[in-house]
This record gives sequence, C-alpha cells and structure tokens, in this order.
Amino acid sequence: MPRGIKKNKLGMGGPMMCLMADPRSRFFMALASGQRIKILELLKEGEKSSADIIHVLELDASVVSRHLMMLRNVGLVSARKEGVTLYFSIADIRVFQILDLTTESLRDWFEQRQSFF
Amino acid sequence: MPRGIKKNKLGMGGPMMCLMADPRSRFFMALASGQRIKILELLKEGEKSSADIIHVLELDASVVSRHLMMLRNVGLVSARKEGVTLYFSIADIRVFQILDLTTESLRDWFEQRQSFF
DNA sequence: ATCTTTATTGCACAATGATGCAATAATGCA
DNA sequence: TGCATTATTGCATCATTGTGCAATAAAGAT
Repeated sequence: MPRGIKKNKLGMGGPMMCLMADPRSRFFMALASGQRIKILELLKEGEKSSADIIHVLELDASVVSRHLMMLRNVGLVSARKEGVTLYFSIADIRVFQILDLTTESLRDWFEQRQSFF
Repeated sequence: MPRGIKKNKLGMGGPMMCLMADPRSRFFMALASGQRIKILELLKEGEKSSADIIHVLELDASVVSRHLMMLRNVGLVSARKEGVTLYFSIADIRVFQILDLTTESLRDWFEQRQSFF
C-alpha cells in the first residue's frame, strides 16, 4: 500500500535531482561546505590570490580550484587574471547578509535547545 | 612537489568533513534541496500535516520524513504532535529572508550573464 | 624554444545524499 | 487485546561530493 504518490522508479533521484528543480538549491550547495565558507570569509578581507587561499585552507591546489569554481558558478565570487595568477574577490556582498542571518538563526536555536536542560 | 600543505591522508575528507567544521554548512545543506525548499514554501502558508506535504511533493512518506528531520535538525521547522499525526510549521522566519536574498542574488547574476550575449 | 609557475582536468577512492521498499515503532480506536 | 494509521528506521542502489595525485593546459620569463 503506497502511502504517497510515487513518481520516480528505483534508483532515480540522486542528490543532483534536487538541484535541477530549483537554482537556489545549487546556490545553497555552494555554501554547504566549511571550506567554501572559509574562502568567503577570507575574501571578505579583500581580494586574494589562489596561493593565499591554498595557504589558509591547507588543501591541494586542485581542491581549492574546484571550490572556487563552485563559488564562481553561482555568482558569489569573481576572478581577475593577472599574468598567470588569478585573484579572487566577492562578487555579491549579500552573501554575508545570508551568513549573518544563518549565524543568528543557529545561535538562537542552540540557546533554545540549551535551555531545555 | 606539493603546491599546498597537506593535512588529510588519502581517502580522508569526504563530503561530511565540510559539515563538521562549520555548523552553518549543515544549515545550508538542509537548504540545498529543491524538495526541502518546496517544503519550506509550503509551510509558509501555515501549519501542514505530513500527509499534506507528502501529497504535494509526491514522494514516499519515508523520504518526506527524512527531509523534515533535516529541516528540524537545523532549527528551521518545528513539529507538533496531535494523536498520531505530526503537524509541521516554520520555526524561524528568517529562512524566508535568506531565500529572498538568494533569489535576488541569482536573478542579478543571471541578468549580468545574459547581457554578455 | 625551453623552462617555470600557476590553474584546471582526469582519475580513483571513501563517504554521503536521495530515493524507495520493507519492517518496526508509536499512538489511538474498536 | 487486536486493529488501523502514522512516523521512523534499516537496507539497497545510484549519483554526487570532497579529496589527493598525476597529467595537461596556459602564460611568462630566460
């Protein structure tokens, strides 16, 4: 007895399906990584080169390149090429408003949960 | 010649590692799904039962249960039990502010990309 | 042209996410 | 107590993510 109307067959509907539906889900996916949040907060200080970011994140250059590409693909980060080096900067300041709202929301929620005990 | 300081051994550092570091990444992960965004927008109309949500999303009850659990685990959705049935509602209105900012950011970015061609 | 530096892509691996089905709780009702 | 309804959990499957290493591309510098 199905308890819901089934649409997808077996195996269909991976994690990517949720991103096709709504562009915003891809946007949030770009934010769903502590490393990428670190990058955004680093770029908040100003433009940074790849080397700077690699040094802070302590990850392989290829990994950082991919993180940055994800942030660029949703319009959060922009890149400027100077010779061989790329310099990255924040492309939309509203991301910090989003991050602040998230911090507040989580803080309130943790406090509320804390007061239960 | 390593181009970055390596911290993790081979195989370490799956998709979950990024969520351990920053609680916000788990918050955004909860939003990184078109289905869960649909749930939030549905709950914007007011309190809904599981059956309501299952009917709209056209997914199995177990899947909807898990989506709702993810939203509850980051403090975005709260549940009220009445008999055997659960009724869900928005626990933090700020999520809609976040969703609106995201929509604006993506709209501006698409327009900017569009004007290139 | 060759070398050096930087950025990206291809490949592989382990772990996670999304989904559906089946089984198990949890709760109310006859 | 036994049955019905609802919610959650266990399991399996496939696609995806995060990471590192190696190879390739791009662009200057000697």
